[in-house]
Amino acid sequence: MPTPVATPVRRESPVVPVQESEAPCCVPSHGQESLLAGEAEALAARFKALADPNRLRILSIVSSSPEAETCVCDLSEPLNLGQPTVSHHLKIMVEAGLLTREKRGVWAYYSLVPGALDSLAATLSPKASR
Amino acid sequence: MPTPVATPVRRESPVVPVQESEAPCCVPSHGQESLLAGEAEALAARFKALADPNRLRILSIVSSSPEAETCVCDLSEPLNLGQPTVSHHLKIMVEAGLLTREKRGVWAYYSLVPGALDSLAATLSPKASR
DNA sequence: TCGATACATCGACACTCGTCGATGCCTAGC
DNA sequence: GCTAGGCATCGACGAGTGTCGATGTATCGA
Repeated sequence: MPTPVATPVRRESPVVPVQESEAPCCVPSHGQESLLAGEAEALAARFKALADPNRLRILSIVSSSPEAETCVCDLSEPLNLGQPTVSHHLKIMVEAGLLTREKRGVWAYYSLVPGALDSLAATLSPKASR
Repeated sequence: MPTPVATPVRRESPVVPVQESEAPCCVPSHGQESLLAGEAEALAARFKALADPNRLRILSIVSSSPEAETCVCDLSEPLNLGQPTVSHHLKIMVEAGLLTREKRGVWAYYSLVPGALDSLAATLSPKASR
């Protein structure tokens, strides 16, 4: 049984707080080091909302629009996507907590959730992002 | 496809620089506002590497390990995943430029690419992260 | 009241992704 | 050389995802 690295020392913990995690190597530590499964899943769900080029472009368009809000029809054209597809992407991002929907008359305006992206960024690099 | 590994990142404008995009509503602006399709795809690819709970946990374990490096066998157990699956996830993150692989003897040690997560975080929230 | 418009939802399809067992490669030790 | 062990790769399978056309819903104007 080899034991390569095994120096119990911890720094801060990028990528989200962690608990314990210093099994020598190939030892059934088994416990809940690292992210708790539930937390990892919640985080992954939010990153999944960012894991699509068209959704990133939607975020880009929304955040750069005059009042930081955009209606569906503004997105369909530049993205070369059908209206149902755009609605689908928007719904995903609303459910991920990245966008909010406000219906005014016939139009639905989408805008960024303040701090949503920041908090995700903080998860990636807790201290700062230069 | 070439290997990304620490791609350049831009800051400024939230979610990445954008140009103009203020058509009244439902006007064929058509141009390339927003992210360029290629950039959006590259970014999405990196977020996709984060869009899985097990990969997030791998990052967590790696970053919290003594020397910020871990071998495959350290991951298979706590994640309850088979060794091929862990290797698969690691490969994805290496190709995304998040991890680096260093083989020493029989073992393969994975460690975080310095600044990789920070640059991704900066893409989300250019100025700071809380 | 009726038609037009903006958007959401539904059903379907092709494609990708996460996972596994089986197998191959490479290094260390005998 | 030969064997053992750690890891990568391959092939396959089920589940999930992005996209679309068709249809439903709600609001506004005539």
